[in-house]
Amino acid sequence: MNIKELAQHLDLSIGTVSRALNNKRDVNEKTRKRVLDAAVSLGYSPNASGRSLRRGSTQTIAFMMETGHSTDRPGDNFFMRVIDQMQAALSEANYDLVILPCHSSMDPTDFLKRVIARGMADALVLTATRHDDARIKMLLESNIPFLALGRSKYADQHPWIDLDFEGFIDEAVGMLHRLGHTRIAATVPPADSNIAYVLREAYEKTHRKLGIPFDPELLMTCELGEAGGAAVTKQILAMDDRPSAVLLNHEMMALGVYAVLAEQKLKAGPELSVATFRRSHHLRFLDPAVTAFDIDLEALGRALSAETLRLLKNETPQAKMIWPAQLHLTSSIAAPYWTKS
Amino acid sequence: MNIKELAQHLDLSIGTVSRALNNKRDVNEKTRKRVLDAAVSLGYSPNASGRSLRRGSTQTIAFMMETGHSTDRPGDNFFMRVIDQMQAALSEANYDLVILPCHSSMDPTDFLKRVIARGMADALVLTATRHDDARIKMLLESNIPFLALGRSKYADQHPWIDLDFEGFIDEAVGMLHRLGHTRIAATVPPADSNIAYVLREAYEKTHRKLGIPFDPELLMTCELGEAGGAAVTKQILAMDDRPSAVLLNHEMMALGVYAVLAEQKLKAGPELSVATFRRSHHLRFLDPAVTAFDIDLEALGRALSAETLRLLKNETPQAKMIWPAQLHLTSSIAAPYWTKS
DNA sequence: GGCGATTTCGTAAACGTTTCCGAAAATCTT
DNA sequence: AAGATTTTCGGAAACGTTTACGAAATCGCC
Repeated sequence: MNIKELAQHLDLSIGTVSRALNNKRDVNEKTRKRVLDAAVSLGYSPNASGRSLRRGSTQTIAFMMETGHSTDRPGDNFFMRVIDQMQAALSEANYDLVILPCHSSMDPTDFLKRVIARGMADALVLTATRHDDARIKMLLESNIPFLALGRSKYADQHPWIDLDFEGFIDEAVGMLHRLGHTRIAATVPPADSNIAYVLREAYEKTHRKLGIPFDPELLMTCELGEAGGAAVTKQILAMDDRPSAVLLNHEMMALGVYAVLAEQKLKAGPELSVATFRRSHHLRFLDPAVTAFDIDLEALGRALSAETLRLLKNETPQAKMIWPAQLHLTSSIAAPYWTKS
Repeated sequence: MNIKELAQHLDLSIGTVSRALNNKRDVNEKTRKRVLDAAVSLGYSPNASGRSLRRGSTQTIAFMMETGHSTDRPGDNFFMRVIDQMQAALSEANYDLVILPCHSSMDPTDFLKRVIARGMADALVLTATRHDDARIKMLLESNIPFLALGRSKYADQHPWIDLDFEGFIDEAVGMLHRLGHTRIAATVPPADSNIAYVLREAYEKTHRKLGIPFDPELLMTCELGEAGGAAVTKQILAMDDRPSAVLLNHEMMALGVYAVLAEQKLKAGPELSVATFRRSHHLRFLDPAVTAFDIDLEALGRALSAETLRLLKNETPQAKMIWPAQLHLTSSIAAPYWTKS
């Protein structure tokens, strides 16, 4: 069923049918209704290739996702929650959202180059940004609109939305400092992700601001998930001058932390204050509930799609937005045990 | 950069350039080399819309993924591991893999209808099949090739690959039975998924086969993830005639099970034997290690892509394949405590 | 060197749309 | 009622490819 058949069925020219479907004004309202009715009853949808060839745009947004080991992160899938809302919002604006998985064996920059050359999308959404991100460097020289979920060293040159890691570190360290903590560990993801960069910067800056001695040993690189949390906790408990608090950049680490503490008959709180970045309902059975920062992922998805649509309309200024996180304080943070004695 | 510019740059006709790029035979090898070299050096990739309009095929496989609450499952993302390998394999065959997210607010069948009408892909891969799956019913009446990751009541009419839930139930129940267990609980996911259907069938069949009394109360519907595991364990521990073993259909439940057992100063083993379907390295810090079935997700991804390519070549017969799972036995399964007394 | 067979290339049509342009029909104006 | 305006529609070109077809060039053979 193409537009030609539809036109023949209606005894109209294909030009008129097309204008009727696209809400152009030089078509009689009665015939427009006839056309629209026939289109739905015959299940007609314009062929994507034909349309985009003629229009020069695909009405498609591509969400690039690097798969492979880095994706094998435990926890509810962060991206899926975001994508869910993006798809809903974009489809209302008559855009399609497609996720393009990029296998770890191929160069992400080449992958994107091909996507652009083939004209597969009108705009791109990037994730898992590095501090020095070759993809972004390349995209800045192309002229396809793109939006990054995450910053980079080129952050002032492109639109982005990023989570408030600074706020997390700042608020958590500030609160712990007021409670009397002086040695606060913080986990940092491995590799060259921009998140690691931001966390390090924020950690050092906050310490300087509050006048807490900065010990680089307390910035502990560790993998995500329960296993990472378990490993880092064992490491902490074995330290000579052991920290009295730990900040987790990934929520599922809390499971590992609590598990290792339980082995030692310990609980989060005075023995070791624990806070994690993103609150997740998968942690709701932990006792005590863990101090965490709430992030509205659904709203984030909507913001991303709204910004993408703005980008396509060439509206300025471009977003450079820190997405807020809200603190939920619990007894997993407490004054260090020695103050109680 | 389109084929016209490329042809002008080479002082050739676009027809010759196209034939050179597509490995047609009536083109001189020297000019073919010239063309290919120029294409890579100028970064030319044929426009997807133009090509698929002319060819009538998009060289694209669509992987449909329903997002929303059901996707908000904890654990490493099952699909991402599979997709990772699919993308790698398909790209070698010069196919693109795109993931189409479908928001929970829209009807999946209508969503697919539109995808087909617009000609967005040459073949579809379905996931999260229901027993009575309206999408499959519709697709059977269309003529687009599709492959289901999961069975349905229409399983004999379409190609599918599914995990070996029957083997899981059969082996686990069999082994527990030999150890002396007579009341074995098994979790079943909520909603109308075909997995729930298969698990129930297998559970009942195995019990009948072994002559163990079948108690429907032991088929416990519960949500995925740690929380589901915690809830079901509390439920089990509170039962009058409490089961001595529990089979988990989702690996991350084990975390909740172990956590609740630890609260009662219990461990998996004699007090409650625990086995879970899919082994995950996110569970590797559990003590004792949990009995689980290993599934090679990477190979599964490759099998899915291979089968999809077969489908496109119209090769028969179509796959109807139970994907094997391999048992890893640990001390989380033991003879029930009363036999030790 | 001439003729047929083969190799190599250019031309043009086609895929399904959208959109520009002009013609026909309807409506309005005086 | 006739001219001017507006509304409504059909025709045709264009988007970037691929491919069928035929023409030109090269080759082989006597």
